[in-house]
Amino acid sequence: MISIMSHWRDIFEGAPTRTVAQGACLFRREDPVRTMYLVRSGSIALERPLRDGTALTLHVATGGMALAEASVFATTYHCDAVARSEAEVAFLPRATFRRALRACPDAALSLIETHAHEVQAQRARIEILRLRRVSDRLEAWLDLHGAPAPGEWIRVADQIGVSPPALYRELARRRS
Amino acid sequence: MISIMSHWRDIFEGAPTRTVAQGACLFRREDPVRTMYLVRSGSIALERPLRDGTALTLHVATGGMALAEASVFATTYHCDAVARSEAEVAFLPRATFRRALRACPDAALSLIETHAHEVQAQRARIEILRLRRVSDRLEAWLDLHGAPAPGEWIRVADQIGVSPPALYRELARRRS
DNA sequence: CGTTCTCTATGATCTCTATCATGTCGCATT
DNA sequence: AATGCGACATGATAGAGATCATAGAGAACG
Repeated sequence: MISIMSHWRDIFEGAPTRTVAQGACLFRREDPVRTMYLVRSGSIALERPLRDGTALTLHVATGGMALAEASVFATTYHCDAVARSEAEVAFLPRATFRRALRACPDAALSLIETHAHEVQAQRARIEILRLRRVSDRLEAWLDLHGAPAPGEWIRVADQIGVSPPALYRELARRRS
Repeated sequence: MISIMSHWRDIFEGAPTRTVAQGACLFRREDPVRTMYLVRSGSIALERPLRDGTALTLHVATGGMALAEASVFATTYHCDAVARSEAEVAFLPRATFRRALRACPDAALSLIETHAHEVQAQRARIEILRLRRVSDRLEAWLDLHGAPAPGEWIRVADQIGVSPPALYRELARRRS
């Protein structure tokens, strides 16, 4: 059963699932890590509370995404996991997950691949966010991703860290 | 020899090295991938040229870092690798590297760990860069990393995407 | 001991973008 | 048809930070 796996997600095949109500907490910062989670449906946010009372939303995992991949190795979680919407998550003892990765090179390689693409995409995003002007950010984003589907512009604005009005103004500027 | 490896970096042990002169190019976008590189010394930048003539610097790899980790799986490179300073790089056929990862679960797991930490750190960086005010960015950075060593503030300014004057002004504001 | 470098620091100006306000359009729901 | 919602669009204003300029403090070096 283990030997035929080719993708790390298959490790969760047959794993039990749990439902998390909107706003509920799956784990908290500094809880000991014993379990790996895979989001099946809904969305779960990783939040890092700051001293000033606000919180950084480090990630929002949705269907098919693993949660807190660094926790494969950490002894405790470094942020809170809060359901943004009602969510279903598959869970597995961490030792089981780790054993599967060791036993199945294909699964391990696929996880490496997933991470590598993530790293690459994030690096690009970081560099775009470091640009000062809206026009530069949009230019870079379009160059990397191509034109978005209609109805997606507002998501682009979010991705490149720009207010929707600023983006639409820049788009208008480009048309003339 | 393969069986005693515990870290992916060990795969490059005994690999031949090459010297890259400052400004020289190790590979270019769309070159076919056949080789994996590990930077031994100096620094190599991954640059993605844009249509408007500028270039995004996606990453600057220095001693001990792998270059273009996504290339383990890609058929062609997606950016240029240019030496920022004279650099020494170890190189290995990609097939050899991949074979070693398959043969040695510890090496594969260590690569997963390296990537996972990178992903985590980058996510935090992205969220900091999405904050609008210097004070918020600094606050978040300090909360995650703690106070930097003296002489490092200017590097913080770079990391959080803020000009040095703006950072020093914010620091002055906090002292009063 | 002077030179040169980098980091730290602060002032003045000017550009850019967030924000607020307002309005249109298309689409789904009722 | 009426209602509501989300994306698209643009004007006016105020505020924040980039940029340019300038300068002191400390380390490295011959």
